[in-house]
Amino acid sequence: MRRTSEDTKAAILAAARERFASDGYQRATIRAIAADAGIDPSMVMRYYGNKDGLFAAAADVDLRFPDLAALPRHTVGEALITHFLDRWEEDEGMMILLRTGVTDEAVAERMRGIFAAQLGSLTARLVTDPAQAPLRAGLAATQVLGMALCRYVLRLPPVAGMSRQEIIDWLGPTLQRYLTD
Amino acid sequence: MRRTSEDTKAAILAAARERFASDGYQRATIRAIAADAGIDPSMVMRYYGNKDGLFAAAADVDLRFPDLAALPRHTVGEALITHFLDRWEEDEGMMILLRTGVTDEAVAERMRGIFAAQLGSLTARLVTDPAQAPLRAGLAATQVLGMALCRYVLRLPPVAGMSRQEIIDWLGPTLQRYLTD
DNA sequence: TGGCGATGTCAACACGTGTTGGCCTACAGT
DNA sequence: ACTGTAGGCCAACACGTGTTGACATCGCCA
Repeated sequence: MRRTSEDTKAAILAAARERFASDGYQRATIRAIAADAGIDPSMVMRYYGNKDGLFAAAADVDLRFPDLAALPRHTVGEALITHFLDRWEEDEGMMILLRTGVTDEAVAERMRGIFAAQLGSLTARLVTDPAQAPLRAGLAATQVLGMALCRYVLRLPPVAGMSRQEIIDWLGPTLQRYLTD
Repeated sequence: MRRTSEDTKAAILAAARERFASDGYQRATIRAIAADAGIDPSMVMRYYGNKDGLFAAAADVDLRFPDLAALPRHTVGEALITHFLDRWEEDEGMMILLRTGVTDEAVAERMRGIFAAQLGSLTARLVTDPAQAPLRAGLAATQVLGMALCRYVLRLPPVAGMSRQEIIDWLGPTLQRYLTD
């Protein structure tokens, strides 16, 4: 056989992630994804059931936060933004979530879950007053997602043009304050 | 005649703004908008030409920033976030821009223009080193748009649940630093 | 060699969309 | 009372979409 089914599945998934990331859910068509993967649209249905199934597979993303509580306390802000920038640039799933979560309530719900679980549990171990943990996690989320929005999605020139180090220097203290002050 | 054409135009526009704000561009259908306005879809075409024309009319939005340079210098951060929250809650156009700009490049370009012109010119009069004005405006945009994203679009529970005063108290200093430090 | 399952293609269906043109209806002016 | 016109409706078109089922092809195994 020319290709194993796993290869094709992977090719479809890769094409899907690219399309979903750049076009969002609605404008990413099964036909376009199949064309990118070099196969017939019906193969997508065979392997992923339907468009929703394909999207679910493409949007399976993990923030992969390290344990900030293990770091020197005064460096957590910097560590958080550094990790987040890394994560954003290596994983198209981030873009998919943001692009689609804004118009699709189901994806928004998923993002709420992800941020509550991952950022929330992380701040819980960091914050002195545990009752404040969700609030502080939320504040950090606004700054960190706002940066992603302006830099990677909207591409506002001054933000897109900032160097990685500039971002860390400016946002690090902000996050530090949100998390530990 | 029962209705003047201006009335109908206004009814269509109001329905369109609501739909575009809650559904984005693609999922807001002409048929749904027309149904909300209580008229036939073809009337929309008569008055606005096509869907793009209707959207252009619905997405005509102005940030209406006051002149922060006229305020006491140490209060500009607080003033900025206060004004932005007001603006967001009274004008559906904000939601329209954010919901659609994320997937539509033309709208993103429009947002770049709006923020560069309005936030940019505002900070230019505020900042000591004029070369830093765009950077500082961009930083402020990340925090302010990130808040809008998390509170009004994604509705992350801890952020959506914050009181107006809490937001001002937390984000005011951040914006103050971005703009004037 | 013959058959079988896996991989892939093709054409088509059903549906919702933006958009169009023709028709109707009720009021204002004469 | 008659007519013109502005406001409104209806049915339909052309198109792109997700999705389906029947058919083809290739390589392994008995």
